[in-house]
Amino acid sequence: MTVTIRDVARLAEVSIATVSRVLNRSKPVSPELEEKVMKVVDELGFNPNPVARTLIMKESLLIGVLIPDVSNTFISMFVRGIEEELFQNGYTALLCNTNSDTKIELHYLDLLRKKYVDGIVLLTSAPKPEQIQFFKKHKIPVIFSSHTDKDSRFSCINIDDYQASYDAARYLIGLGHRSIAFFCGPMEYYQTIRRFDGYKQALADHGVDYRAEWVFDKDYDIDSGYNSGMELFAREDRPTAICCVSDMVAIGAIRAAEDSGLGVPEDVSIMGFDDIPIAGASRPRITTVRQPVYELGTRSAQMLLRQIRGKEQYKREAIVLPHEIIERESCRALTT
Amino acid sequence: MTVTIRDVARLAEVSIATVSRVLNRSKPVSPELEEKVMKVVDELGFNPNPVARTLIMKESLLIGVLIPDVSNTFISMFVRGIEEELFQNGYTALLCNTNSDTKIELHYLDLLRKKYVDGIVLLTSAPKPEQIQFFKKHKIPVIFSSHTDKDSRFSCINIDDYQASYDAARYLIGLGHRSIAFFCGPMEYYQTIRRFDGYKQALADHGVDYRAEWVFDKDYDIDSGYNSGMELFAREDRPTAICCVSDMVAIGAIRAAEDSGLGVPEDVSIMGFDDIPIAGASRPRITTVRQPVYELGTRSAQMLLRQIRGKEQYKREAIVLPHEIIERESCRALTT
DNA sequence: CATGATTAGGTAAACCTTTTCCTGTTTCTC
DNA sequence: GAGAAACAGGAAAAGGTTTACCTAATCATG
Repeated sequence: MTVTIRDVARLAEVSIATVSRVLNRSKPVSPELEEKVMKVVDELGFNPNPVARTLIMKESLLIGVLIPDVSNTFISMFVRGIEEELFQNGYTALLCNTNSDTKIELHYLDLLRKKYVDGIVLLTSAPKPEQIQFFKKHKIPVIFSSHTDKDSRFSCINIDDYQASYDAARYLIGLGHRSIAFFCGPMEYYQTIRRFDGYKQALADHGVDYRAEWVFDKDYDIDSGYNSGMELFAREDRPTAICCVSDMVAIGAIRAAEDSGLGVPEDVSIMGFDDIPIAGASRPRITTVRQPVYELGTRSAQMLLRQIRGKEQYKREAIVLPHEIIERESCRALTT
Repeated sequence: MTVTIRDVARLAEVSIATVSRVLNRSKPVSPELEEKVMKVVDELGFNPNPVARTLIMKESLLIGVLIPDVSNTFISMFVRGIEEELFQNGYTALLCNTNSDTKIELHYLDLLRKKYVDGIVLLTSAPKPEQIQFFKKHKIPVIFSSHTDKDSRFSCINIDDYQASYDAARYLIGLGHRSIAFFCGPMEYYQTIRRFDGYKQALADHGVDYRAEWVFDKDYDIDSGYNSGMELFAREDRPTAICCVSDMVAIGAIRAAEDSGLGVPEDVSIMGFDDIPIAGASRPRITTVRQPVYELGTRSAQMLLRQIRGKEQYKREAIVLPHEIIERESCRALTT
């Protein structure tokens, strides 16, 4: 049925070793034999069985991609970046949605290892001891894409969440805002914490009061933004601006503002985060902190590939990609 | 380093065949030996190497997922549905972005086959002869999720694009609109054609004029909707409503309307398609045709799994999931 | 009690490669 | 021209499993 190296060897009247050598250029073969082999290879349309290859070489051309949830636009753009780069290099992505559940993450990690994936890109809510443990034990190349694990031995890539959030808050302060709420994600998330810290520091550095009752830690999606917004806008004492942890949250918050009879940015300025495509097309266009998410993906893959190819002499890399404030329409200057 | 079946056999003082039998229950083994084997398995934490297993059994617990582009929200939700179902059943998804490029599709198809994937979910812009050829040649279980290939032998799942588009147009007609534009995708896409046909038929059935200059075939994204909108709204002769081929196109079109000084739905009614989360949160909330996309994903996976397990006696299935018009704010009744 | 059927468990082939090790020939060097 | 070195190419092992095939023992049946 399927044509094997054996068939090629037989028809080309050489040993299977020679066929393998021709195909992999692993050892010189005389021009005559090489030609003979290649002719038969072409005729039969022979392709080495990658599974057999994996078994012996312990490399699968497979990369595990662990993410909380592809259906999140930000993440799916990230994945797209990874996949693009992998495809260019002959690798394929094994997609694993974890919901940031440690149990599932570990389950997948183990599965990936057994499938001999050549490397793993890990996007997780927080660095977890079990994961660190796993990668210390099994020397599988890995890129952490969620957090800068400063004292860790593993490579990582991300933006400076702290600074980005700091910049967002400072931007609002620069616009004259002195009462700024923060719609963030769950506090167990590393990113949430970093961004929260940046926000608080920006307030502190500029003499703006921090108010705990203006911090809402729900999730990164539209509904969370909406619910936080409805809750906040129902109060007498409202801030003039809101820093959101994602564009989706911002969209929900804007929606809530409208449903509460408030205009954006006239009555409240709302700041997003991520800069997903919708941010530039929604009404109002969302002022946001842009993350180079696609590039985050491609670069992750590049780093991982470097690590896989470099093997022993590969040195840990920690890359921080620049963020950028994109001024649009959802935030206005306060003219008091 | 890694513990193999050989190690287990040696420590349990049985043959490797017996170990395999205990683990796979492929042949009865006496209780004493079974216990002995299981004890060693637990002690060593032995896990059969799935690659070796794949090589011999020609099954990998891997499913290829071919899609145009994950970063499209609709698609990423679909993928999520698939992955969820696969995970429940111990399978993992191999993600392949094709950009609907036949070359890349074929490349991936061949790659997946060589990796012994147990099945493939195929989301493509149109059924292509090369694909049909491929699946006729290699008997790999497959679910076509893009089109109802009526006379084909392959299973498929989707909504009724024709009817859905028909219903959308009719809905607008029911609202009193008599001049309805159509913002669709490339005409090589099967879905585009189906929906275009539905739109035209609805017009015809209700005595509404069809105007070729009101059909814009660009793409499924925001920019396409925006560009089509800007082009259309610049004209003197404008329709009172637009049927869009996706919510993203609708968002772009709404944006264009605003940038052209037109209100939605006061001046133009704009209808979406898909009902992605953003549709219910944007301004105005988008009236749209809901596709049960997540379910499309889970059901695809279920069908595929059935096919994989059923093997020979599996019968082709063609499932059509219901669509639904979700009335929101972007379309208004015309009171003449 | 003898014969045939059933059963547990072992041996080794098979899956399809890559690569080590070996052999026989050619080339180089003094 | 002899010995060493270099080289091409083949045989076979290795990678880790499953399973076909075989053997020996147990069981049932007439």
